[in-house]
Amino acid sequence: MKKEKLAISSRSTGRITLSDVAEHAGVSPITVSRALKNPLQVSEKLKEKIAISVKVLGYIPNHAARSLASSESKVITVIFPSLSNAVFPDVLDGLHDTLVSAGYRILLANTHYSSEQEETLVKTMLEQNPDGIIVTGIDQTQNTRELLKLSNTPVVQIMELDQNPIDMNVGLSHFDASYDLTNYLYSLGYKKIGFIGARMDLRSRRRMEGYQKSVLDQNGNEYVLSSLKNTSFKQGSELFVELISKHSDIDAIAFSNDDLAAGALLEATRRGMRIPEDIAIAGFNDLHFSEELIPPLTTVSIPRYEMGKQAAECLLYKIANKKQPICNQINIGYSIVPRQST
Amino acid sequence: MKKEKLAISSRSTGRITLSDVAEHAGVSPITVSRALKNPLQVSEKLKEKIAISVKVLGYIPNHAARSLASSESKVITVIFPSLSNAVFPDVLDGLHDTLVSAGYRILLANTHYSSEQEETLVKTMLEQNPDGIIVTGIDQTQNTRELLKLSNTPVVQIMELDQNPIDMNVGLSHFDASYDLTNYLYSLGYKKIGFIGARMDLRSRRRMEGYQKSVLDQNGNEYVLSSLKNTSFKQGSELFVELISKHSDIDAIAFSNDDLAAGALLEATRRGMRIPEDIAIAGFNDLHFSEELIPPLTTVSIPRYEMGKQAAECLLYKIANKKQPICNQINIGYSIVPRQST
DNA sequence: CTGTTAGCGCGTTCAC
DNA sequence: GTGAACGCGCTAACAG
Repeated sequence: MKKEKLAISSRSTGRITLSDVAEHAGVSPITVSRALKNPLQVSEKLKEKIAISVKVLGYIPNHAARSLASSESKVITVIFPSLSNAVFPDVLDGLHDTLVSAGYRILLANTHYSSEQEETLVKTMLEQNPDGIIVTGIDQTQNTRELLKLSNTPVVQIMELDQNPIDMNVGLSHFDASYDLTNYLYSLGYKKIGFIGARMDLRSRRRMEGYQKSVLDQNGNEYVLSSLKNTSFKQGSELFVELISKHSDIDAIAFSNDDLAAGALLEATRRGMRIPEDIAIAGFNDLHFSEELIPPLTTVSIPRYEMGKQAAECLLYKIANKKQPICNQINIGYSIVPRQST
Repeated sequence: MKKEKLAISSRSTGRITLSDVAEHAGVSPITVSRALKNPLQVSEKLKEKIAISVKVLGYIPNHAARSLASSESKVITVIFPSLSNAVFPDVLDGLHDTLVSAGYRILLANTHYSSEQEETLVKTMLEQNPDGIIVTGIDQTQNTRELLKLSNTPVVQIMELDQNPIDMNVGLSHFDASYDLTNYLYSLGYKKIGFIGARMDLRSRRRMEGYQKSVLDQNGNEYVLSSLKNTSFKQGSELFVELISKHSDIDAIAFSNDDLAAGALLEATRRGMRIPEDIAIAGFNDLHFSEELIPPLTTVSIPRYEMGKQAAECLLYKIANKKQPICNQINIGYSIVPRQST
């Protein structure tokens, strides 16, 4: 076990390097490099020798050096507003599964729903020289958009559809989805339909606008209540109480999110209201629990895992084929899920 | 706008480098480096000049180069089993907030509850030369443990308490928590207490064992049902039906997770059973919705965000003070939350 | 407070 | 199929 023979350089980290492996195997460093990255270019004999040396020495490639020499980082940056919102973990799963099996790593950051934090994060993340970037939504600051464009890194905006994408875009129209849902409620015979939203990020606002458009189309009245707090069961229950005490004749409510809807549904039950006879309730996102509520919740389903997967695939395709992206924009769609709460 | 004057080297990536900034500002590269990293060592005059050049040229530091030269990556690797389980996003938030404000980035990976995948991921992640590593649980393979130890990187195992931690450890005893909860149920007068678990990772198993110990202490009978599927409302409802049809005289059930408990609670309600009169239900984790259920769910609360935060702080401390860690092991504790479902 | 020198570990380029 | 030389962009070490 000859070891500590180096210490010649004051800067050496002591970690086993490619050269150490090369020396051990009696070949040149570049051969080791090739054995690891382009095995076809190296003879079987040497590959075996090298494989043994790698094992014996416990060699671990240094990613920074590789990245510096090849200007490929094998890192994809993913920027989400938050993970508490159950929507994102599912999207992330889709991204993760696709990217990891293609040999990429995910650098994750949360903006906490702040465009300013997003800008800072994008700046920091760009230092990593990521091979690709995923950002959430389409309301990046002008600065962020420019940074991203100048960086020349493939970018996918997810969740929404951008009229003028930074680069690539995989999402759906939250306006249309909510418009359709509200129309569906009208078609069921409800007359006074309310809307309750929380957090009111751009996607929630679009959902509200879709609702408003539908109300307008039907010559109905708007009953809107929104809060800037995060969505939660509790928040849904509170807003629900507030809205029905103001407008006791409302017969249906669309919520910007299943969390809110579920909270309201439980609150209504607690108060002895019958659903949907006394009040109909609809959500958005089709979270895992929504089908299990009593009664099961009418909502809008969006293909979250699939969206992550497709976004990852777009990125991988563009990385591989520097030229044309396979997609500029993918509308991943949505579907209204009618259940017994309406 | 003098620009394209380089192109001397065939390998240049075209990105603005430190040297470009130095030249533009009329100083040496190292001064720019210092202006950015150790501003105190540089005079105000030069700092201003440099700041301007950075802006004008749109300089973005190259992280790989920095990391290679300084052997500091400013990257923390976080390895979770999954994010679908609502427990982890909260822990991740605690980690994220603490680490990002300290200038670190998070490289995230999911094992999908597989120790083999974990081993592969740890290997890959080690290539990044992370400044620290967070892993979930204590059931790493022997290989993983050795890799981690050899890497000489600060490691924190979270969620559970390890008798013999790899390095540092922030968690709690799931056995004790479940034992206490079951004792609490007995103290309420329930006689035939069942346990339902899903996924049955090590933490779920410990919870089951805590339950079993309590049953033994009370000379009671065990009524255990478990499945390897993931936890969900639906899974909870299914297992619940299975258990009560086998043992119709059970008067209380402890679940390994709030998701399962909530599903069962809803199923019981659907069947017209009164909770807790006909059947008492208790969960684990105190997820956000648990308090809002009808009736509110008795459960065990664990400080998830706090656990993430403390794990991050341990890591940061050890990174800063190469010697002694501030903590070897932190028991973050838990608390029984009595509500109306029992 | 500022600069010079050298090298972090690997992969590209070009030669054999 | 294999190797030598050099450079990727930055900072540690040591001047001055």
